[in-house]
Amino acid sequence: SKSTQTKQSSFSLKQAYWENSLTDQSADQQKTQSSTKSSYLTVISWNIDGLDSDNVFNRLKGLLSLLGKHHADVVLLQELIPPSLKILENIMNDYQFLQASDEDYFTGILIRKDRVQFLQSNIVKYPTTEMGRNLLIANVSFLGHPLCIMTSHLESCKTGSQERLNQLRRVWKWMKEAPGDHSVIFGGDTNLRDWEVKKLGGLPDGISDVWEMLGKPEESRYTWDTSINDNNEIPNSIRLRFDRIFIRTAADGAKLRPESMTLIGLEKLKCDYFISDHWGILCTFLFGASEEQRVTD
Amino acid sequence: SKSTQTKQSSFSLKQAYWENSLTDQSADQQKTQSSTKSSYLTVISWNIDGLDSDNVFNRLKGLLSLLGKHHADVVLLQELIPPSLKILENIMNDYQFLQASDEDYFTGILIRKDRVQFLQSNIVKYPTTEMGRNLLIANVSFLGHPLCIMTSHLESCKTGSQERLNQLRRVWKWMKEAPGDHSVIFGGDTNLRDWEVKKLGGLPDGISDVWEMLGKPEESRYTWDTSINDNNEIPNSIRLRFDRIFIRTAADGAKLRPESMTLIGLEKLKCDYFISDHWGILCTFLFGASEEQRVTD
DNA sequence: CCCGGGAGG
DNA sequence: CCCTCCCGG
Repeated sequence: SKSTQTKQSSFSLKQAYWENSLTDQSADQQKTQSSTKSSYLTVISWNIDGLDSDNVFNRLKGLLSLLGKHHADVVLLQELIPPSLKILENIMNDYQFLQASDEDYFTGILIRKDRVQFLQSNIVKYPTTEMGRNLLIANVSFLGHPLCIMTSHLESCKTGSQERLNQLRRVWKWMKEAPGDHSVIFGGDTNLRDWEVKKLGGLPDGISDVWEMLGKPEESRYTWDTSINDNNEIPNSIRLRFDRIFIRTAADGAKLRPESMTLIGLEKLKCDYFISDHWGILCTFLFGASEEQRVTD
Repeated sequence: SKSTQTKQSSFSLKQAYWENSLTDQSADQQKTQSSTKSSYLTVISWNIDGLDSDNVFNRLKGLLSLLGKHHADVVLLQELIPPSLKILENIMNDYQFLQASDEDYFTGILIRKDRVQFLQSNIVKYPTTEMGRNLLIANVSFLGHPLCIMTSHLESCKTGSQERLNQLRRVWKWMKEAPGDHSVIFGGDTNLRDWEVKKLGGLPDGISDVWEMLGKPEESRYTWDTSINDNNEIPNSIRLRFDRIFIRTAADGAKLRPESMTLIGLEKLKCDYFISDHWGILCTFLFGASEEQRVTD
C-alpha cells in the first residue's frame, strides 16, 4: 500500500542519516569530523540541486547519509525546496533549521543543537536579483565564541555576472560590518569565475578565501566539474570553483583558522547519479593559537 | 532574351552611375561635392552589405547612383564581393580600384583617377582575425599633397570585441607610423562601441575622430540604425556609430582639416529596401590654413 | 549584424 | 548550469 511504502521510504531515509552517524568515540579519533566534545568547528556547504527532479529520493537518501556521517556543526544548503526541507527537518531533528524563504528554492542554515547555540538570524534582500536570491545570516555561539554564519546562492549563469558581483559586494559588506567580536564564515554557491573576483580588485582587506588560505589544494578546487559529474549531461569538460568559503576573523578574541577542506558527494549513487551536480565542501576550523604555537604546545 | 536583359541591366547600372554625375560646372557650386578643379578632398566610406543577397541588383544600382552623384575623390568600401566588384570596376572606369582580397567579401579603395594619383598600396594582415579581415592602405597624391588612405572592416559583433580592439590598435599603429609628410585618413566599418575606445584609453595622441572634430553632430552620429533601417528586420531600435573616419595630420606641410560629414544612403529604394544596412559617410576635407586664417583671407 | 531565449551537445 | 548554434523579435 501507499502508506506502507511511505513508511518504508521514511524509515529508509532515517536509517541513511542515523546509521552512519559517528559515535562520539569514533569521531574523537577523526579530527576532521565532529563529536560532541571536539574543539574543531566543522562546516558543510552544498548546493543540493533541488531544481533537478531526477532520482530525488535516492539523492536525498545519499545526502542524509553523508550529512549523518559527517555530522557537521553547521550545514549550509543551497537549492532547498519545500518538500526536501520538510523531510530533512523531520529526520535531522538534532539540528535547528533556518530557511531563507519558503517557496521555490532557497538556502538554509542547519545548526547542530548540541554544539552550537543559536542567537539570532537575518535575511538580507538583494534588491536587483532576478532569481529570488538573498543572503541568510545566523549569529550563533560555538564553545563560547560568537560566530556569524552566512550563506547565499548568488545569481547564476554567465549572464548573471553583473548582478552576481553586486550580490558579492553586499555579502562582503555584511561580513565586514558584523560585530567586531564575531568570527564570520560565509559559505555558499557563489557561481563565481576567478576573473570576476579579479574585476572587483580581489578580496577586500580582512576577508579571506578559505581554499586559498589552505594553499589552493588542487583536489578541492573545482566544486562543479562536468568532467566527472554527468548529472547535467553536459558533454564538454568544464570545471569551475563555484562554491566558496570566505572568512573574516574577529578583531578581538580567539582567531578562527581553517584547518582542512575536502569535497564530498563525489561518489555515484547506485542509480548511476550523483547527489548533486555540485560537490559539497566540508571544512574544519579551529579557534585560538596559530599553527606554530599549537605544534610547540 | 537573356542577352538582351543583361545588356539592359548593364545599361541601367551604367546610366545610374553616369546620369547623376555632376558636371564640373554644377559641382563648383556645391562645395561638398567634387569637381575636377575643387580643392576639397571628398571621401566616402561605406559598408555596402555584400553579404545580404536580397535585392542585389536594385541596391547596386542605388549605390552606383549615389557614387556617381557625389563623384568622391576617394571611395572606401567594405563588404565588396567579387561579382559586385566586377560590375563597379566595369562601370566606374574613371576610378582606379584596389582590393584587399578576391574571395568571400573584402574591402576596396577606389581612387578617382583625374584627381588623385596612385603611388603604392599595401595589405596588412590581422594575425588573429577569425573573419578574414585586414587593413588596406594606399599612398596617393592629391593636389601635390601626399596622402595615406586606409580602410578596414574590423571584426564584427559584440563577441568580436577583443579581436576588434587588437585590430584597432594595429590600425592606429600604422596611422602613426606613416611617413611624416603624409596626411593619413582611415575610414571604415570599425564595429566600435564607445566603451571599447574608452577601454583603450581613448584615441592615441595625434589621431582624431573626424566626427568628434566636427562637434559630434547628432545627425551624422549613427551609421547603423535599426530605428530607420529595416533591411535586417530587427524590431528593436538600436543605433551605433560603427563607421568612423580617423585622421592624422602630416607633421610638416599643409594640414588636413575636416570640413563636413554627412550620411548617405538614407533613402529607401523603390523596392522598399535600403542600399545597405549601414549608412555611408560622405566627408570633405581641406588642406592648408586654419578656419580663422581662411576666413580672413 | 542588435538582443534574448531555447535546443542540442 | 557549461557552451554554441539557431531562430525570432
